Amino acid sequence: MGRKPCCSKEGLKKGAWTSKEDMLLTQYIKEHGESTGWRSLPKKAGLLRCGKSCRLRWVNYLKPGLKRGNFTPEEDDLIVRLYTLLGSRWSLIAGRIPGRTDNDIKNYWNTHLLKKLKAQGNEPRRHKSLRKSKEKEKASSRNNQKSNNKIEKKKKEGKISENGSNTEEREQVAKKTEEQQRTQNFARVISANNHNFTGCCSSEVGTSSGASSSTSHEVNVEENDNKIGIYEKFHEVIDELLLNDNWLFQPDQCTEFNTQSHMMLKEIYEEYFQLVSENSCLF
DNA sequence: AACATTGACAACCGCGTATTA
DNA sequence: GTAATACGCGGTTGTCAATGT
Repeated sequence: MGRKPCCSKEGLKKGAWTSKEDMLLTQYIKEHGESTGWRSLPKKAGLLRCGKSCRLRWVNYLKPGLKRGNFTPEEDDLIVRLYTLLGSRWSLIAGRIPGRTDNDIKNYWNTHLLKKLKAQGNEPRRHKSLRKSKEKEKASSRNNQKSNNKIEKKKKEGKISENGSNTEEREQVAKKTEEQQRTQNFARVISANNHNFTGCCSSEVGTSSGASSSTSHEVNVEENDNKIGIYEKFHEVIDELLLNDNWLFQPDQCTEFNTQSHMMLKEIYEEYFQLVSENSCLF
């Protein structure tokens, strides 16, 4: 299926925004809110811009409460750790850092942090391609959908009850419970480790050259293939968890640092350190 | 002073997904 | 169920100021 452009490009302005345009956009959104639909907004606000462009300008520049520049060392550290965990999921990372936008963090990463880390010999691990991950996710989603459709069909046909008394449905529930149990066990295991978290980024630990003196789990991963395997496996598990559900991050509920999620992040890293140092694979 | 290069960041583009008709 | 539409995201490009030659 072909796709139409988001808006007609005819006669629309591109490039840098003027202060007058900023004022018009800000004024309109202050009066009507953000939820009136970006597509129709430019016309209503008297702007010769594409709706997408308006959204971007508002979200990344005009929205109240945004911080500009001057990233603190704490923010640097958090960005590095989140990148190591999540890869280039900038919106997810931005969701964990109040006042920062995905674009802002992405630019800062590309122009400052990456160079800084490379200079220190701490270039972070490259993540799986987001596209590949999404394809996998899509396949999984299709399977789930098929499965759900089957159940719905049977329910409609009266072959199974709404409360799950049918064997097939019970199996489904049992399977789901088992998955939940695994996730809970995983969380329990990492909660059981109560090391001091020093705030160093994992890439410092994950490479031989950049070991930080601040961590109590300094391990040379490159010296041991098995450890590398654990390292990769660990990240695969994290990737899977992040793709499968939102148990770790809930950006919508996060206006400040979400302590619980932050603790979870910390705990995951502690588990990783433990795995590498013990040289045993639990997954 | 003139030109080239680099750095920083704003903005654009194309794609995937969610929603609506 | 399907097509059309709108939105949001990540990757990339464009622009301009600062710096170097």
